[in-house]
Amino acid sequence: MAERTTTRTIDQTDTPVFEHGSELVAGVVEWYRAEARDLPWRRPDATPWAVMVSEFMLQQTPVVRVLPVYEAWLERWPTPAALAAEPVGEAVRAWGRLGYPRRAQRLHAAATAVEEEFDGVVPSTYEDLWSLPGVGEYTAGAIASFAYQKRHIVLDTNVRRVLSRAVSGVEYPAPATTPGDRRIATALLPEAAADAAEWAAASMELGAVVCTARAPRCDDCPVAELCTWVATGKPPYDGPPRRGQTYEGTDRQARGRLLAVLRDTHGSVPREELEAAWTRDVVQRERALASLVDDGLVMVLDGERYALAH
DNA sequence: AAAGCGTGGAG
DNA sequence: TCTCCAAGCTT
Repeated sequence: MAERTTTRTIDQTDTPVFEHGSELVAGVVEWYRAEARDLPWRRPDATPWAVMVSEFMLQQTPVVRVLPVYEAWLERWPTPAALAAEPVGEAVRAWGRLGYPRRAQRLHAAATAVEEEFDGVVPSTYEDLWSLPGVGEYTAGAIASFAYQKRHIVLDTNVRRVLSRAVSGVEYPAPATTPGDRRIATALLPEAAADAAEWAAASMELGAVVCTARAPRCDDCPVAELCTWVATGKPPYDGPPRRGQTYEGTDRQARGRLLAVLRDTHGSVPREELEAAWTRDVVQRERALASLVDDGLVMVLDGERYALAH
């Protein structure tokens, strides 16, 4: 019985995605064991809930800004149940200036779901995790991997950039995860779950501190000799222009200003106080305020006063 | 599936 | 100064 041919699917070939795959993984992991930053969510005493909190906070926000908020958060809400027991507005307030306050709202909703659907225990499977509000492909893999040592590809912007350069020889990855990213990550994934989990952390760390977007420190890279991008002379990015996010004068900025007023005040705020927070465009202010209410971040108490939702 | 969603620091 | 971008998710 030719088992080899019967188990092979039509798009598989004998050509590996990357000749130096195992060396790449080994080199990055070895470097990680020596150089990893000591981050609180990586310590042995970090609970799955702590890992989950860190992952929510780290979605689009740098480590240094997350650290103090993370510590205060876990001190106040050491379990999902503790957070679920409080109004969403308290989560939004404690979120402070991390940005994208819907993440606080979704973390609260996720805590509630953990409490109600998973007996208060942060689920350990990829599928259950992905079912939680605010948990997508990346975060599900990250929590499964870091909190439970499961074997999953973990594709964040760091890992995608590392793979883009090392494997594909391209300076920047696509704006979002592609099937090609998944194929490469899957091919590189170590067989043993514990090894896969360590590789996930290590490849993220390399992207975060060495293989950075702006000024990669290739001289300090443990796998520069294996890197396709380096080997081909670091060709500059040659794709479609990547849209930069504007911020000044946007609805997002207006929402931010309005929410900051509510965050910094306990209880409710009179409408005039919100109006004073954004005077440059009345139409925009009203649209922003309405969207905050619509999103469930803000509550209208009577037509005159506003508060963080609960 | 492209666009919306905060904020602050680094180069 | 100004541009880029940082452990994405949702609709």
